[in-house]
Amino acid sequence: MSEQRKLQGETRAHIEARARVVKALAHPSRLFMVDELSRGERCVCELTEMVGTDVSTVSKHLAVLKKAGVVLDERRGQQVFYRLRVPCILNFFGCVEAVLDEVGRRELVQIS
Amino acid sequence: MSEQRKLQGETRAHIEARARVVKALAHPSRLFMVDELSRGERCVCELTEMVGTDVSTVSKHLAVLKKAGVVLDERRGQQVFYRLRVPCILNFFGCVEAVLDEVGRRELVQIS
DNA sequence: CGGAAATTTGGCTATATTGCCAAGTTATGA
DNA sequence: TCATAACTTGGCAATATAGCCAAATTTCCG
Repeated sequence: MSEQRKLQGETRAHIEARARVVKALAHPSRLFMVDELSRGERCVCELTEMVGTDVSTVSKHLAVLKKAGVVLDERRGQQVFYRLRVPCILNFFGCVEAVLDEVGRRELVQIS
Repeated sequence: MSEQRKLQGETRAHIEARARVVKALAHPSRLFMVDELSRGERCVCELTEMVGTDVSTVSKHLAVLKKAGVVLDERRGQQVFYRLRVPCILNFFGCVEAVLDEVGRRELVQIS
């Protein structure tokens, strides 16, 4: 009578909430910005300079991160500073790196 | 003369590699399957039953995870079993949960 | 061999994401 | 108040994703 877990109801709602956060991180520019923000707050203009795309694009990426609860913003004068809401993003990256290491090792043997 | 880090060259390549992995996880069904696989290997039929969509859809999701290096597959008879390539995905989730906790706390105050 | 079970792949439509430009906002300061 | 700097938002075209059905593939077994 062990019930099999299914992607339904509460489980589904919870998983979808998780997915929303992960999705917010699933873009090179956003990942880069989060990594940069892990070193301290940055204003939009700094991030824009680093990312190298249009300010409007950066602003929209930041809005995605903000909506997902990954970053917080604070206006100070003409500038808006963003910072991470939660600091553990680095651990998060640690695991991603582990995957990349494995993938790299595999590719030494066979390029699939 | 402190060089500002930019999303270019090697940095860009590395960040894009990371993003590919994160992207692979950025879907409710795939996140659910990874979570399930953290408990042990499962065949496609089991995952299909749990996820509740068409087998072909589940198969494609698994192909995405495989291509990103998150899972490994092994055929045994008529079935194909998938398992995590790297075990640390759980830590990964830990951080996502932390974000969700923050978001939840915020939403108690104001629904943005 | 011939059929059934388990998976993968092709193909297609619907939907979501990106990124740029242009236009609108907010704050500073002459 | 006006001009300017720093951001955000609207809108649009190009591209990427998701999920379903139908058609292969791969194994097992009688």
